[in-house]
Amino acid sequence: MSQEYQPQTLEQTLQAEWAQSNRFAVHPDDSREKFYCLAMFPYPSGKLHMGHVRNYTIADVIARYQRMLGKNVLQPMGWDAFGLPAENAAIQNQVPPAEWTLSNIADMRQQLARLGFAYDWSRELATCSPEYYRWEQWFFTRLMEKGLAYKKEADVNWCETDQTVLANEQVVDGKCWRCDNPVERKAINQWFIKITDYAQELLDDLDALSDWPEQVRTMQRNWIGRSEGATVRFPFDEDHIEVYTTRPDTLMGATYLALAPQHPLVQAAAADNPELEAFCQQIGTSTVAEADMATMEKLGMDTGLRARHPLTDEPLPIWVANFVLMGYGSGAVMSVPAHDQRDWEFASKYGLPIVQVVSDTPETTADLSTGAHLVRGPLMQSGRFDGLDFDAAFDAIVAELDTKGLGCRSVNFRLRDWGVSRQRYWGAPIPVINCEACGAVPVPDDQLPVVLPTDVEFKGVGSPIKEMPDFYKTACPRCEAPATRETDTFDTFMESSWYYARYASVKNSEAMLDQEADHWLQVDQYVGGIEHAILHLLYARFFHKLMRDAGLVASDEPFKRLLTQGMVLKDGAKMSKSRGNTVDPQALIDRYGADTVRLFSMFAAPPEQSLEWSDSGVEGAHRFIKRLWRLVHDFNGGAIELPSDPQWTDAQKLLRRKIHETINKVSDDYGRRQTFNTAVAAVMELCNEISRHPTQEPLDRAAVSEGLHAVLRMLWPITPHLSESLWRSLTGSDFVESAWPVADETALSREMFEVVVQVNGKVRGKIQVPAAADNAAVEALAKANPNVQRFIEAATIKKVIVIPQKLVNIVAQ
RNA sequence: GCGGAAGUGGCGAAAUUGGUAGACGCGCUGGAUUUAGGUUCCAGUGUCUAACGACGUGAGAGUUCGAGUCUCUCCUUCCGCACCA
Repeated sequence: MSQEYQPQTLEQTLQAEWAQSNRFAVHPDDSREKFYCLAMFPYPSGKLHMGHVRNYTIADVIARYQRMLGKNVLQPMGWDAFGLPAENAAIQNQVPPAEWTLSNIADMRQQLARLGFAYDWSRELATCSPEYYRWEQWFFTRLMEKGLAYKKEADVNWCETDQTVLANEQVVDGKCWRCDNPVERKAINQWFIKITDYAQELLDDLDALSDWPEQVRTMQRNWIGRSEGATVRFPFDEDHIEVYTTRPDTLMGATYLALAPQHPLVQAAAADNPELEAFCQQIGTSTVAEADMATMEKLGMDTGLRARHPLTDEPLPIWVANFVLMGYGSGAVMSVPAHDQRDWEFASKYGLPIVQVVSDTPETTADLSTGAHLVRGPLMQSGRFDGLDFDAAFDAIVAELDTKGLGCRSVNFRLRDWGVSRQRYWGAPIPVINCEACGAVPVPDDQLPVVLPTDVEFKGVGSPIKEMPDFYKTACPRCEAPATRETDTFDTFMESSWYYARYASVKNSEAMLDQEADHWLQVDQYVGGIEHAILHLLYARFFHKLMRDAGLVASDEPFKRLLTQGMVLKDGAKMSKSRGNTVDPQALIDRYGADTVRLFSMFAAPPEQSLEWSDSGVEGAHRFIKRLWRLVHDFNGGAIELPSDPQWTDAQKLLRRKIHETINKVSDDYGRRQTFNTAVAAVMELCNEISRHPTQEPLDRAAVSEGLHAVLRMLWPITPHLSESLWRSLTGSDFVESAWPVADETALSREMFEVVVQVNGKVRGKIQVPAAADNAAVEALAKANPNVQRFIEAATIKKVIVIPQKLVNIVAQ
């Protein structure tokens, strides 16, 4: 019989067995605890890369560990199949996006299967299939009915190269996140979803996500960007100008207003002021692409208009300024140059008045010649508000504004509504029909899905369906007059915002979700890249709440526990095609087998840290597998009968203690700590001890056998093929999955402990101490140690610290 | 600028609650096996020292019997946000 380790045949034989028996397909089962383990689904770009391998191995290890604990584990897989690369490929290779995508999916599905992941393939979904996106379209029409989806003309980030609108989140440093070209502004009619209605809840619920990395929660908090302040209305003609401020206490120090160049009032004034119009043009276009906007020179111009101070009625000049953003607050700022650095710089440059209204102690004059005075302190030069501290001044001034109808306390968010329209072809069509008489009409349920034509030809970068009358010419569902379909498609973040729920009800053609969704949800463990910390995870959380409020799910949050895995690096840089430092996982699988690739990915670094690629590290992982292979085959298994009351020798006791200590450590590493690298290290250590142990006497064989059983079980989540194959060799029977080893308390108990003896904090000896010894006895043993005596005999002992079963420190002088 | 994380041998890393720093692996050195290369096995491997021992976790201080771990100051790197009113 061949004892050589041949991963290719071994792994593929087992994978075929798993597939044939539907080993990892699951159904709701109330007799067992459920566990939903999910890795972020891939975009089908064509080939798996090492980042995928790491991501899916981490999730698979967790899923398999939970299976061994006896839980009913759902681990599905699918495809985030809409998106730009398919269109680019279509233009380049003259292949329709659908064809290109489906062929990539077929390739990648095979690669994933070859890695032996324990997926329930019967729940596979692809977001580009009408069976999937029809429910997204259906749900969108519900949002329209509720007023949560609305259309407005808005300035958008327009990428000329990709001919599309980008979400704020897709603009990086003023450039397109995909092609890196500068983003322009363009006004266009688009659909938005009111994520701002949920801003407070999205913020509040972060506190409850205690099993999410703090880093991700912080990033989301900053993104939502809640601040508390006041809305203040400055009378202007018969109307007023609204500003938002976090410092209403400094209202009496406001000496002018600064407006964004896009502010309607500025636009109106510019209409009959060519100089102002030219200035707005200049600053309106120059800002967008600048990466170092914070350090950019503050530019402004007096509009000539005058507002009035809401409390004093004094006239205040209205300026237009390049640092005021139309997209935040109301696009207008009350400027308090004495107490805001930016306002101070602006006022100093243009000679606007600077009035101090806050001091450290009452009536102290601050030096305002070099910068603003940024403290929160008692007011001065503020009339009857003088002497009030920040909170009291805040309250009093807001109350005063309120009685005059010129302001109120208010909360502001940085978060904007989610623009979901894309002028792209390869996406889910927005289910709306535009009728001249009825306006934007949702496509009725019985006409869903609006199917995206897939037999298309790409002539340029624009969407082919915009030139397909067969697609867009239709009749209004309400008045039956000729009407036009929307030819825009959804942002692909829409699809990835609810796919985790659809896996539970994937076969249901009558409803978006059914009761099985609530059986599996929440996702108990979500695994994915940190690059999705804000966008995907925030949208998915938002969508979950929308689905909850539509009665589709019961939970408030989609993902209970989140693990964000680190990047895969080579030569200190992220693996990427452009850097040319990629490693092809398929080549590694062909050479070493899936188990080696899986083992290396888990062993090289903790999952949240970046992983430095090392070819010799892969060799090391492979070496360990081969060593274990030989260890099991050389042991030559067979039935081992244990006497009812085995009399273990000290060496056997030592080995058995190591076995059971390792079981405890690995359980903790897999479950609580999720540090798979230390779990592997512990198993390796145990294997080293097992291989050093004799195998002649029956009890030796019993102890070694016990160790090998434990090792194969503990490794199953990481190297399942190896474990199942060796299990058969060792036991002659099939691997029993739901049998995570449990440490034997009696094997863990010990009569003697090694205790370290320090003198003045330096290790001077090690002593064997009976477990039952009291502190005095331990101290006596420590002092009796010959080497310890050398260091204490000439000194006076001032103090002795005894940490039972661990350490003695003798403080001597 | 603000926020977050990190800094430990030649390398990836470990040290989980303030208690033996460097587990495990890679690499390297020596030896055995082999016709040879590879594989495999054994021994060694933080620095200085002949040795006893001393020193050693980015730098400096502090708390403590005892600090990689806690506190303060500083340096460096990575990540995120960035004119947010």
